[in-house]
Amino acid sequence: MQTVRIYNTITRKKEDFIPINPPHVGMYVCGPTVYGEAHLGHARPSITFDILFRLLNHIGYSVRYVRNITDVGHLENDADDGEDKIAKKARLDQVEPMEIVQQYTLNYHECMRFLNVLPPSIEPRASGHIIEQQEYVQRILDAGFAYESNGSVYFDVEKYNKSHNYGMLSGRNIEDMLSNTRSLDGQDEKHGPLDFALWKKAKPEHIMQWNSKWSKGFPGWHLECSAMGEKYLGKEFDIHGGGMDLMFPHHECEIAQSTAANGSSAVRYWIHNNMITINGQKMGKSLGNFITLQELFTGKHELLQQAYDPMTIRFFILQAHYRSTLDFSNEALQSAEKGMQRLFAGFNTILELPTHDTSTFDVQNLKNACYEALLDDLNTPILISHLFVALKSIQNIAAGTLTITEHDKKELHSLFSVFLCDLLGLLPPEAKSEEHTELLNATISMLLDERVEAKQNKNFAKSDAIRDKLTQLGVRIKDLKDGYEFEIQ
RNA sequence: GGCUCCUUGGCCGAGUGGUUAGGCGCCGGUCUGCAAAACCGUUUACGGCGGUUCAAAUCCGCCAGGAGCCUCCA
Repeated sequence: MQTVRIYNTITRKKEDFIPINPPHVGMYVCGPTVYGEAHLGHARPSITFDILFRLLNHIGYSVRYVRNITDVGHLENDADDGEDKIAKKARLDQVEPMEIVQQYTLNYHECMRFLNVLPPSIEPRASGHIIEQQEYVQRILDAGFAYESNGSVYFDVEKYNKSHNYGMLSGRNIEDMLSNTRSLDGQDEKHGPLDFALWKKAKPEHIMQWNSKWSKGFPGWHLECSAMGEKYLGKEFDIHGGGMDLMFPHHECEIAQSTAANGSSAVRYWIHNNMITINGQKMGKSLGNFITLQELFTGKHELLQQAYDPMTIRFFILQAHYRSTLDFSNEALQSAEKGMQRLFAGFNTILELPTHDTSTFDVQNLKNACYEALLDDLNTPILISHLFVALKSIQNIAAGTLTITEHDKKELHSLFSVFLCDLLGLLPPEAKSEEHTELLNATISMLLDERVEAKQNKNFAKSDAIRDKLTQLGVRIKDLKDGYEFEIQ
């Protein structure tokens, strides 16, 4: 089996990926909090870990991929009177919290399907695992790393840090953090300012609350991932992923929780994708500078010059390495759109290439380079650059300056199919013609036949009028040596 | 303020010591009645200053600018 090298946040190095129980791989990725529409930022981790999921399966692993839906809103702020985000949205819209959850879960799923993100093996919800989370809290209490205070249960960070290292993932140390904590209201329940809630007592008016031995309340912010990760992947599993913004405190707390409960930090490889920025600034819900995926698909947003196909978004994201920030702009998206179209056009011409007895084009070498790129910490931009170089060769073969054997031709076609479609998960532009009736195609052909005739009669006024009108209507005309092709946009 | 990270040509974006990354754009060409599309070719680079080295975009130091996290966030 080929070896994947992956950057592990916890060691800050690229490491060979060695699973605990090959060929099985357990992978947990933090999914969305469903209290708003999926935006461009959500597409990044989904696509990044979709690539990893596809790659690991492709090279022979059997991956159980767990991606949660957070449907118990975390509190909007740390103070006692903080409101649950989902509950707040429900109150504003005057609906049940679960209606909010349902609406945005469906929206997220739909966007993921458009982006050709494979569904995970298991998609657990926090609200469906309250019991598991309560049991997890109890285990941390039993281990002595948590305390009950006024119906809530908190994790004792300072005590934990005496025997373990709180901050090992994010590279912080507790003294720095203690000297930097801001004083917030409603912290008197906590013994220390860094302590975080495992179970939180709810006020009577709080909509989402469950019975527990401590109080009627709801689980703490970081608990669901620890509880659900363990339930479906075991006490120790291979990969945990998510956005970089979750590194602290979310993932740090997860490590502390599982170490307190089980004595081990649960996760072998921590993988974090970087942010998508807009004008150099993080795109985020709380900053209000985000563009939803639906808006991108339809072009309905003041910053968008046009609608973008989901595959364009996917290609755009894959043209940057997942650990780099990626800056949004219309120009970048349009350049991605055009490049991807050329790549697929090249893919289509492979089958039509003339063959020879010998190849002057090294398919095997290309294949190795493609694998090398992807296996080296998911370097999709390098992989794509190899495909573009291959595209040039395809065109040279078509032009006769390079030759290829029948066997290599098939190899080349399968290479494009594997890397472009199966691994990068890009789908060819849809055959739009199916959406249109034959009648429409026949009608356009008739007009274009008219135009050919007009051109032959040197009636250019008429031929240009037909061309301009059809172009205006969204028919892209390609004049060929003998005849024409057209495409309905 | 603390921790982490970034600064590459018109734009996007790879690259960790020595060989053209790649895409888009621009420009030139082929094709065309003219265009468009397509194809061919071409161009500009490593924030600043110093150091290590035969050799640095790549390592080290300082400076400047920017970002993320430190409150929920992908």
